[in-house]
Amino acid sequence: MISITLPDGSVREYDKGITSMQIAQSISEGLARNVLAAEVNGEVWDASRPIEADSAVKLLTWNDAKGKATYWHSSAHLMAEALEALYPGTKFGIGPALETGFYYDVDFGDKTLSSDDFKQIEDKMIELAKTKSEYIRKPVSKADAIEYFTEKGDEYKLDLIKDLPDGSITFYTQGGFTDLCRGPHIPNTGFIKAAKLMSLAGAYWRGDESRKQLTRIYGVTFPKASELTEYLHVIEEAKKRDHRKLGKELELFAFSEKVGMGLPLWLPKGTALRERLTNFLQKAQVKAGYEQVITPHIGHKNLYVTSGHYEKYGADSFQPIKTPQEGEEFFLKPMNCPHHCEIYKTKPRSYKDLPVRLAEFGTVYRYEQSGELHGLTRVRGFTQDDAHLFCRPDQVKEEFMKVIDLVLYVFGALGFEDYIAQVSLRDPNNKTKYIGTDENWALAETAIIEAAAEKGLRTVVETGEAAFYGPKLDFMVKDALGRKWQLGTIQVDYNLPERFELEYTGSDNQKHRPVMIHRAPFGSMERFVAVLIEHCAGNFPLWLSPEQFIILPISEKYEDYAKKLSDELKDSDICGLIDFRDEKIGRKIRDAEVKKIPYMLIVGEKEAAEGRISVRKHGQGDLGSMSIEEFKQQIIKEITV
RNA sequence: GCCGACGUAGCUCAGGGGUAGAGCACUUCCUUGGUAAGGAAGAGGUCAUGGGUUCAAAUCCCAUUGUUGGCUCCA
Repeated sequence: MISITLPDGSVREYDKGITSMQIAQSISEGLARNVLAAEVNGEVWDASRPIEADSAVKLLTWNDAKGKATYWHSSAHLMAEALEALYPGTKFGIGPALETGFYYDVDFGDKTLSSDDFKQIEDKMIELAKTKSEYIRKPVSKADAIEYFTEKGDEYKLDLIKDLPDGSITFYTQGGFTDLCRGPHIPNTGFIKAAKLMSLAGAYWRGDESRKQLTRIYGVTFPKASELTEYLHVIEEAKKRDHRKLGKELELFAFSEKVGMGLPLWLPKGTALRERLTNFLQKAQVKAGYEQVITPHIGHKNLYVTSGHYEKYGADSFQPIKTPQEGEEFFLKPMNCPHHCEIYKTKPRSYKDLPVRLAEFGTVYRYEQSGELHGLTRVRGFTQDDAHLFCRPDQVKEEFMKVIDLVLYVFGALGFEDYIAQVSLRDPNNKTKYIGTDENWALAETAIIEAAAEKGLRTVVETGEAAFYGPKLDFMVKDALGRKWQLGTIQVDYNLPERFELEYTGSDNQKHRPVMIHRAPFGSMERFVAVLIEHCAGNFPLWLSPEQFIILPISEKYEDYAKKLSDELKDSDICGLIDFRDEKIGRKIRDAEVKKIPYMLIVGEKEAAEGRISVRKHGQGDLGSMSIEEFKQQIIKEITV
């Protein structure tokens, strides 16, 4: 007998060699029907795999992320089976599960697949799924594995096997399809009821440009057809929120082929929005002890030679700006820190002066690879809400906490709740990649971890993801389509103080090196606005709305009253416009709703006579009549939440 | 940067070797209307750019450019 510990802490006794599926059956028949796999001592296993010793077992269903991952990985095998049936001779690379769905990299030889073929493949998958073929695990020797795929002529699998140690290789077979696979898999294909192929893309074998390009087929499957329908609906909704679409519709920003790719043009409404964000943060920063600075858009080559960026990025940047002076070169600034270091150096600093906090909404230019550009989230010219904190090593933690407070304040004010903080640490096995002393790294890394913990952040720790110059804490959010973006960032830097020979005089009257912290709560105005647009689907909070109200006169007879009203609101710093068009009120309302203007103020005979307004709120409808004063109060209340 | 798809009116898109199409937006006129589209007329396009094939190219081919889905990269 062996003891099986379940997640609720209960312990049950079973015969040696029991499977997770049998355990599930012993609990309830309903559970057994839903078990996809099981986590045995922290490792995901097939539900049919015998357990030989005392273990902790967690049964995985569709409700577990790991259950879903197993399900989608098995779906990739099912798709491969369908592809092999439809296109004999297809060779297979790898087919992992994704956060949602899966892909398989395949080589069709001369055949090119198009999305027109998707339906046929989906149908074949469902046809094969209905056979309820079990996924059968079989350990094989390396020699046998090589023999099998040599005979099959699949060089990709052979390439994979080459790197695997003998004795750890397993095959999985379902129906007529056998694949090299570590597993685990769901019990049988019958769990897959709905399949949809999403897109095609080229992907190099093992991500290596010099190797052959395979066709990557993305797909998603579900245990119920209704879930697929729902998923597709969610995708449609997400597309409606895409900041590129809304940015155009709401006239926030634009791109021009003539100006150049990745160089956004901020239209008047987008600029209004962005400036409100800027003012908001600037105010918070002044309160937090920051000093605002301004530095030029270009810098002398020597500045970047000193900072080290010239050597590292010079060749891949925008190329130097020449001057009539022979040999003189300037660069568009790719970052603000070198300039700020020079500001720090404008006078001697005492330990009593630290921390020095220099903030700048600094526009920087980076030559991002053309294929990487994406709406406002990835551009070549953007403005960082940058600041550099120069502090003593013993101040790092406190400064970090303050920056986290600022970031949380910003996120809170804008309604971002779904984000995670990623702590990026040094790879302890490869310290030569990094600069700075062990002592300082230890100090900074514990400072970040402690600060994040004390602030109660939901964090993931990534070892080896630190920058070469210091550890960092990044705030990540997801966009409407589930793509992850880094917004705010806080980075410790030992490199630049060294390179710029920054100093302060300590209480011991000796020269010391300050630590630098880079931080940007928004990250960049461009990316932040993009994510904000998607986050609120273009329905900005009132205080950010480019147009807070629109006055809709019932007919032209009330235009004078509308103008008077507009002036009065503008005097109270509430901004908006008047719809003077010769249209009926229904039409004006509809257009204002489509433009997502928060308040519609309807004025006609009644309102003009009584000196009141009829207020309609975007997305909510008629709020009834109120005095101008009442409306102003309501607006002010809403803005100062 | 690499691979694929796409680029037709301000916007969303249809069409497709032989006078360039729709809806919305725009202009003018009628209408002065009370909570999500009033009516009529009009204007608007080197069909991304440059080459090639053809009697004839927006349409087929090539290159360039931009957008886009991925890959790779990211101070």
